Amino acid sequence: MSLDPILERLNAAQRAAVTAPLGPVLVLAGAGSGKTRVLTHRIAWLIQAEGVSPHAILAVTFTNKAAGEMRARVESLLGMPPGVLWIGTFHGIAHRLLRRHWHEAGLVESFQIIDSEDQQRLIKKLIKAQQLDETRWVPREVQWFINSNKDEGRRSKHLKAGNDPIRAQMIRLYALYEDACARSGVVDFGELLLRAFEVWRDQPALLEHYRQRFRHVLVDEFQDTNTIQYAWLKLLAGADGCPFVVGDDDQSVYRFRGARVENLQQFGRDFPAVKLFRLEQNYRSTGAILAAANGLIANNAGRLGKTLWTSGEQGEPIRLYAAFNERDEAEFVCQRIRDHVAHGGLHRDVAVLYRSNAQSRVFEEIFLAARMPYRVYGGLRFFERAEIKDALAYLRLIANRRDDASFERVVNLPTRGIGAKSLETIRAAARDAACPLWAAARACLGDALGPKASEALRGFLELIERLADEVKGLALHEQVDRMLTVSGLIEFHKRDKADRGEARVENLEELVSAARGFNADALETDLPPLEAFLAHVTLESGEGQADAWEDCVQMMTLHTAKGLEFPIVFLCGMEDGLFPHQRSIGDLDGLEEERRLCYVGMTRAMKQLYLTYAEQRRLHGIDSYSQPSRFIKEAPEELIEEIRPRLQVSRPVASGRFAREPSHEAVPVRRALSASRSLRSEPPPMPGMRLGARVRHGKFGEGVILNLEGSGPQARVQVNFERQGTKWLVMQYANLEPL
DNA sequence: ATGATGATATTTTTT
DNA sequence: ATATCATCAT
Repeated sequence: MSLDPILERLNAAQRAAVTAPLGPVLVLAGAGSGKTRVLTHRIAWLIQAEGVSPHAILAVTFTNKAAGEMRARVESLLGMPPGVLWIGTFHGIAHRLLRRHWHEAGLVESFQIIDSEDQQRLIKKLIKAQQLDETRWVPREVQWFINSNKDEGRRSKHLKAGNDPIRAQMIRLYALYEDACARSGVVDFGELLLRAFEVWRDQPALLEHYRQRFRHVLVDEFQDTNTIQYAWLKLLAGADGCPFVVGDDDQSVYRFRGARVENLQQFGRDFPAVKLFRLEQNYRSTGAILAAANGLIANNAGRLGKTLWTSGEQGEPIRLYAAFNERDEAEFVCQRIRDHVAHGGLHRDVAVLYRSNAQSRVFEEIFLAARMPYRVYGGLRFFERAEIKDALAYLRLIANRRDDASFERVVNLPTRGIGAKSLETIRAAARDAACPLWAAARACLGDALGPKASEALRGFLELIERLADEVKGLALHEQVDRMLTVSGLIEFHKRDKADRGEARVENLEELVSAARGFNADALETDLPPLEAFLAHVTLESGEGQADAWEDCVQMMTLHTAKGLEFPIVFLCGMEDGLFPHQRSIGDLDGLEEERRLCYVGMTRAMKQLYLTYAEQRRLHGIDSYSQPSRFIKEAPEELIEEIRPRLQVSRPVASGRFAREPSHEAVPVRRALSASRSLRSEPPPMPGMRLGARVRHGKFGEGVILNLEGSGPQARVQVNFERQGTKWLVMQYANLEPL
């Protein structure tokens, strides 16, 4: 058999990793170095050269998209569908295991998965039921407490409160939440992982079976694994498995959701026989872009060490644009994209990247006005829309009468006269009897509830029963369709005034299509189609793949951009406080993560990279002034070319780069004459009194100048004092001392 | 049961 | 500025 097709397109380092002898392997793969390629080729190599059965291979990713891509690439490499080979997300695979071994895992056979919104609702309910003050016990925080403990493999019974009453209450809520989930037969995302881990840990025979079966585990984006995912992998690999993990410590940007870069080092300790490979040749970016990214990331301590290089061209310098404000920033980007398109480029070559979603707004406004086609990634996904979740709640209730969250969601939707008071009665009854709401509701009929409420409730219960009965044996999409009509959901939204209602009806119809296109076999379980569909829908909340191929400017957060590449990248909002984000600045780990995020952003660019920042930005309704991001200064100065010649005035930092001669690049007339420019070219009222400068006040202490008005001694100045907050002062009397 | 009012918070996100 | 959410009045 010829192995050429597998190896011929690999460089030496990639080839070494792909053909590594069986055993633990760690591949440190820099951005754009062919990480996924190595992973997929390794799979092909195992099958074709090592004679490993596809049956024995498990490939794990974090997102459905990555899993899909990997499957497609393996298929094209092998020239056939990889068949029994398991490729999936951590959650998807855990789910599959739990479906097979629901009994051993201590679950009910028909367990359903809830997403984080459902989870939060449930927690909120628990807090209310405990009569706790919601301002002190914030559902989001309790949710975070529960999830992060699950991520670390800790159940409520493992936690000690010590002398901390707040913690004690948290633990209590965690325990209550566990009970509630068990009673409702639902499982959250973290639970999938934790259960899958526990079922192996506690059932040696089962574990042994899977160890024998999956001798070859491959993991993508290993730096994003959390504690429980890693523990699960370690269990599976055992002492003599062959885990093959690929990751990049410099691209670890999910610490906030439990990812632990340390797992990379830990891997080496846990598998002493590990073979380490580094992929440092980058095939994506120009020399200048790589050098800038390398220079930046070199500021992080404790890296595993890796320097990207390219044999390609140095390319154009990185361009830096200092905008007056966020509109100017967006207009600049817009203009540059126009130029690109005017020269025959495509809109979709261009990505506008930013730190936080809110920043997309201004760009959207400007692009809209300029008739520039764009697409914003992120935001609500299909299956997360309220009307879809309502419909799913009906389906869940049909599938599982014990699902309290779904019961609450739709018992009075469309409104049928079951108000808060009736619901409270039902809840109380459920609490007393320790039974699901459904059963409690039955018991309350005509007894605890008045005749009117009873009638309404009976209507609801019968509706569900009737639906469940009627829908049996129908094709999945007919079940969905029937439910939508009989429940009155469609009618309900049709009555809603035009705009929103119409879109919702369309979405509901889209749900029917989704059901029609759903292939239940994919899960490889004997689950009835409806249950399989519900599980699928929660686990894959639906990428907005619709118009992905239209020729649009791509807009997304830096996090979303990870794993993607674009010929032209604009990294926008490069301001201290925005990026790095204010909340990360104080803390070294946080700052380093922001830096990695910047590194990720820069290395998305293939040909051209722009960095932009706004000196003035309207944020949360107030204007604020900021320093250019420290990350700008961390990239080698000689690689960066400033686009706009700066005036001496509004330059917050007098560092070498910002003080140097204006570049010779033409300044658009419109911009040179813009109003904000002329306002800003007023001379500072006093030496050292400029925007962003630090000053000391006799009474208020130290602060930063936010705004200047007028000139001479009558000038007024706005200062943000560290202690006293923001104040307007008259220069003449303020006696400010420049620092 | 719907709509007005006011308080509050506002990184990043997958599953 | 704005979005979300709770509470209250209608």
